[in-house]
Amino acid sequence: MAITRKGEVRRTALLEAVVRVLEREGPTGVTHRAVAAEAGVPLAAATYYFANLDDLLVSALTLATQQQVALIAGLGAWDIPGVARLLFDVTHGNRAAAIAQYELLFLAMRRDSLRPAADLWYRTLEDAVNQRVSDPRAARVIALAIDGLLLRMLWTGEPSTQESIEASLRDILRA
Amino acid sequence: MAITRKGEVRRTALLEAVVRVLEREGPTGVTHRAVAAEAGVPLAAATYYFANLDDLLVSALTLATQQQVALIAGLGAWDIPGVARLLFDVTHGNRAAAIAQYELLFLAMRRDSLRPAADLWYRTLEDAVNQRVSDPRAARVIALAIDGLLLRMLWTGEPSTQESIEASLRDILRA
DNA sequence: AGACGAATGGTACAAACGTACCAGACTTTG
DNA sequence: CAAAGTCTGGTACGTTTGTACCATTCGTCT
Repeated sequence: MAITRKGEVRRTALLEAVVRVLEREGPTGVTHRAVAAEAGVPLAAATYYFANLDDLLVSALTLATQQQVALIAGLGAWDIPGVARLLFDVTHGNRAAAIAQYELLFLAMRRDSLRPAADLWYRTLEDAVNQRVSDPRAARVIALAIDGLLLRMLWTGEPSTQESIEASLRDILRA
Repeated sequence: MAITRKGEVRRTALLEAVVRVLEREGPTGVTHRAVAAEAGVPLAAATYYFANLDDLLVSALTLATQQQVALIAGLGAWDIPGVARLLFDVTHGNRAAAIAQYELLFLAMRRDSLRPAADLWYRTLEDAVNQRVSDPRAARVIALAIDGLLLRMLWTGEPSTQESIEASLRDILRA
């Protein structure tokens, strides 16, 4: 955590609250008041640390992306069971949070200032695959398919078991 | 078009206005007033035809999905140049609309009543690929990768030319 | 033609919103 | 320890929101 100046604690508490509100209420539920209440701080704190709502959302995405990237980068064994477990955890154990992450990423489509965060996410995924697959073009396709699989799992819930995820991954890797 | 009872015209005008507002303002911009103004009808019409905002959004997704599905199903030649042109049109010629579609689809993640619409979208894409690829497991992977590619193009803008899209598709199909 | 339900559009209102302000309490710096 | 800065939290204001209401007009049946 390093030497957090006092205010930094509140600042990140607010950013993490954004994701939780997003989980619960969706994009339209993210208001100064809702986020402040979720973080357990007075309304004025939300306006003090972030110039406006946009700033709050942009900062939340930046933080959330970094956390997600760290999660992927920190995954030691990039093998099929390991990835399957990660995917399972993300889409089933923590589904709402994963949806919130993607909703934040969608914000990036509208704002050029968020483009770097989106790029970082994609590059991380591709680099991770590249670590295991020699052919870079094949790695790119695999990364695309895994991303598609992740979304599909969020949408339809399928595949729903760790075993079937592994089967899907094996299908993808046969390229 | 069929025999549209008078009110049906306004109803669908409102639903199409939802997508346009979504394009312009994002999810938080979709209000009764904004949609009514976009459709050129008085505010009361929006509350008359749709019980509440949720109903309006849900109905808009259902209509938009059907349109998108018809677009894909109506694509005659399911070959690489044809798909590349479709992808190019969707992500570059009509980027805002495509983003709006996905934003609506994200709503489906939160509402069980929208699950059928999301399922329909996926099944359509898979069926279309199945038409050309014999192995169903391979077809599924290809559909996932194409979906991932579509999203990636919306996010990062790459690949940006019709030729590079074709190249990506060839990479995907080499499975 | 008359009747009756559907559709229209103007208006009203309480609630929630983004944002601004400010007096007081802490922290840091010299 | 005093001064300068940062942080706190309560309050206020003008706007916009979802939704309700209602008198009127239109379309469709008997």
